[in-house]
Amino acid sequence: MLVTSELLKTFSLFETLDNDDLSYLAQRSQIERFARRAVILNAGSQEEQVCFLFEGRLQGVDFTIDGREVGLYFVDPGDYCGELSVFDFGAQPEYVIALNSAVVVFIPVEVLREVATRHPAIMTGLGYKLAARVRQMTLQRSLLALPNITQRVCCQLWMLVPEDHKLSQQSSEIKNPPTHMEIAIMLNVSRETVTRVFQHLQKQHIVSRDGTAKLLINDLQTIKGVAEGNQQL
Amino acid sequence: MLVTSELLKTFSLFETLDNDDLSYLAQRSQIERFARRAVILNAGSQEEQVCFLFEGRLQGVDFTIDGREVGLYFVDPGDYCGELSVFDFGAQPEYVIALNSAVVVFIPVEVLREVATRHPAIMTGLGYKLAARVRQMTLQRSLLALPNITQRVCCQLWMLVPEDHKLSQQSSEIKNPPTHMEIAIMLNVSRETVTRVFQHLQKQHIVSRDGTAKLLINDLQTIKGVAEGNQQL
DNA sequence: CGCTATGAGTGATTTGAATCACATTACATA
DNA sequence: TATGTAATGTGATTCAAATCACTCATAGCG
Repeated sequence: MLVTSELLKTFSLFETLDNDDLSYLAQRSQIERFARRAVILNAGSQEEQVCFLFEGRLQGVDFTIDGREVGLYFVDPGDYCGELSVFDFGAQPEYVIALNSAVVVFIPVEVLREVATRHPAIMTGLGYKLAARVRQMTLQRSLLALPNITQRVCCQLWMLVPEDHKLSQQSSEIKNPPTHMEIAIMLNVSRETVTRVFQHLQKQHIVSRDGTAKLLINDLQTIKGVAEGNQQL
Repeated sequence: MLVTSELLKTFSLFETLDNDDLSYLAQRSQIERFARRAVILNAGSQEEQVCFLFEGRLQGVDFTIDGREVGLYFVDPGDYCGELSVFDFGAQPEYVIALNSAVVVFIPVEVLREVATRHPAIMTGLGYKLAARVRQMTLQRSLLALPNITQRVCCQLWMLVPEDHKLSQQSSEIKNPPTHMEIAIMLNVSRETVTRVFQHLQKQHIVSRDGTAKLLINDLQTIKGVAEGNQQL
């Protein structure tokens, strides 16, 4: 499949680029579909590619010395990952895995770096993203210090709710929700514990399942309340 | 106290700057001494200053919604913090606190940004640092997933050992070591648990105290071995 | 020099999540 | 539609760290 300028234009990082540069990038990029569970970026290797997500959901994961899985972040469509090497020429520190069938665009890091050199706005955008990543990791780290596991799960759910639903909506849904295991490794808890929390939330009709691909949040306010510690369950 | 070009030159970020730029920076900077426990950067506020550490040790800390302290990172002399706003103009996400009497140089963020615009090497250096920060946070996150607390503490100790002692030396020391509490919040464990691990390490003469300001690591290899999971205690 | 505060050390007790060991359900596809 | 696999659900048990409630040590300071 071919990468088109139009496709690249859907990524906000490139919204300031003119058509020449877009097609320059497009010609040097590659689009690929990955199956659920596929490894998209490998830890430790010089990946030399930045990965732009068009469809699906990815998860950055690491492993402890003793082989335990660690969830680092989720990647949603429109976002990208593997951009560290643009800045420090280093190896990819963590694995990135497709949580479900995903379509990604790979842009070679030296091409991106070159375009960024010509366009300060791109460099600024990459810097902005990196800063956002640090902020996001800081937030996720604070989450892990919460002694109450239900609160931790609700925080994570809240973070998965689309931004435009967080205000004003009283219900929402999470498309392609992570499995209990995938949530568990983000929160440093066991898979069973996540299941038990979900049981609890479902019994109180705060959330409900709609097949595998959708998680309905029936009571956004309660999720928010618990996440912020203003409410117990 | 006055900031001199010579002082700024000690920071590797500025090693490529000529004297004119150094004194330009120096004139607009401020040097300050802080007592132990002093707050150097405030969370939530537009600090508008990047903080370069000359002497002492700092800790980035955050708080959970329920007021629990969270340790994010340590800052050693020659390093700096509060640089996120250079990239995204946002507020400082976490507190930075002096763990002991510390001397820091404050450079206003707009001055640094301006100099970085003129000198790509500075911008590159800042990007490099940000990338390093992400890598460091990823590592610290993996640490938290270790089920064995002794291993977690040894990992943290290992990270505090000066780089040039990690190879070839069989013993080392950590100057101005963090208190048990400060280590505890980095590792998501209670202060008492850290104390008990230290008791254990001291009984086996793997580490020992030399006053408040120095922690001797008598057996670096064991610390490394436990940290990497090749050795139990 | 004693006073105070902070950090460190320690035992007893509680607790809540991990682990284990399954059963059940849902889904993909042969 | 049957079959295999991944995901979820659940109870029983274990266990290790949190918590509590202290004491002790040390440093800084008036």
